[in-house]
Amino acid sequence: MNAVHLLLAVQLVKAYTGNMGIAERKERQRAELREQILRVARDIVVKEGFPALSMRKLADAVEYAPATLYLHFENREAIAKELCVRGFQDLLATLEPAAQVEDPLERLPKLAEAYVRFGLEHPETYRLIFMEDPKLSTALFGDNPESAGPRSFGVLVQVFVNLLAAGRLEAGTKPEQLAEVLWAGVHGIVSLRLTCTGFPGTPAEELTQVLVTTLVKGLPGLKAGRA
Amino acid sequence: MNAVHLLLAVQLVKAYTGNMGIAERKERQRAELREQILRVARDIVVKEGFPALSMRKLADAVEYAPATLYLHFENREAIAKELCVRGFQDLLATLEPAAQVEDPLERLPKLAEAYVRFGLEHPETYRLIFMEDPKLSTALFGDNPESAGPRSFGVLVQVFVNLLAAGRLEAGTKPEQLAEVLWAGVHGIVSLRLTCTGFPGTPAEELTQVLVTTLVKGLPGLKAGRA
DNA sequence: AGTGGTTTGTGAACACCGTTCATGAACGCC
DNA sequence: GGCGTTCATGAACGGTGTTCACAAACCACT
Repeated sequence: MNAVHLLLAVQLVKAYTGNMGIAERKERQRAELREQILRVARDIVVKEGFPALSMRKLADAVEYAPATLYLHFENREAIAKELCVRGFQDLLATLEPAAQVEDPLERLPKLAEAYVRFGLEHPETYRLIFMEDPKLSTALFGDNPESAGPRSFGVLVQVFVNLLAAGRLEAGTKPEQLAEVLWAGVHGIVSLRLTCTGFPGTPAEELTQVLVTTLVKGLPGLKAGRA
Repeated sequence: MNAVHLLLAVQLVKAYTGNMGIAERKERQRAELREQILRVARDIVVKEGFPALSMRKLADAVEYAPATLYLHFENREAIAKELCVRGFQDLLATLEPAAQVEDPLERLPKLAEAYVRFGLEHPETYRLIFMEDPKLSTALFGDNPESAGPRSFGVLVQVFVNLLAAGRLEAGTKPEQLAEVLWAGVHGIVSLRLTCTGFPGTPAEELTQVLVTTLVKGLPGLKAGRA
């Protein structure tokens, strides 16, 4: 915060003296380098996984000394956090089209499919967000409710809110609980695929479909009584 | 394998010469030290998490030089793998009582509850098995089908096999798929709890119940038609 | 009892890692 | 041109996993 305030103060002074072009350029360059660092870091993570992202390798890739990175980020974790935030925004963006579907019962499978697809298409990003460091994942939900984390969860909740509002669900049903169950299901499918790569199992897309239809309709043709 | 063969050869020779007490003691001591290393390693992992398990700290704790550890394990990962195997055996043991329940529809919630309980009661063990290194998790399922990994999954499959055999499920239903969905669900619940610690949500036990009843009966009071 | 060979243990080193800090260079302002 | 701020860095610190030459302990055999 100190640095930001200082920069703002400098800008204001420059504006007052009628000479702010240089300060603007400097801040722009600073922001550009920060962005470049994040771009390269993302590339490394996507290609080799988060554990392979070392400050020295990253510094080499952006052609600066390792110490320079610390002028733009507090530490390695701060870089990871930023990548997490952006990764989660990508996930939310992937969910967005499916979230537009009007009928909640049609929306549900589309959302699940989109979620799982994102996880499988961006495994290292997904791992970074949900499976690397609890500190990273926790941070994505702890802060303001307008960030991608809570908003994504909200998209899931909305499905059941809509169903409930339309009188299509039993009164008293808690939409958040069902959303959490759904989330656990799709997250489970993705994360098991990403970790137990050797496990045979059915294709993730098919499994997602089975998950959704079972959650909606229950076990196929179930006879409750004893056999 | 070489070392083992050598030891066997030595034992045989000793037996032939009528003097195998010493070789026995040596092997026993060797196995004891190996076991002690694993015990201490487990303690560290359970208390401080797998990332905190360093070879030097472990060597200090067992009062040997770091290099000595490499006489008993190929590397750090080999220790982790062994801890994984044993952790999974514990998980299977936790599932065992629930697996004994005769009625599959009663068994299902018990299994789910036991699974989730294990994950929450042994978070670092669960993390080690399923969330640290893909190589570790993969190894647990890749090898022989009698290991704890496939056997645990088999316990889940059995629920649906029994239902199907009793004619209580629609013919053509694939038990493995349903088991996988169930597994994804409970794993999702546990792993989200362990990573997104900040997320509020309903208690895991309640959520597990909702998951199971929804999977069995479908969405409560669902009206399929448009509102 | 002494000797030789095997097993067991280790200190030191290598190549990394994240991070810090004093030093130096570049830059914009006066 | 001189000065103060900003930017960049080399070198260092303490940590990591791992290897390897070397030493010590041990057991078997003469």
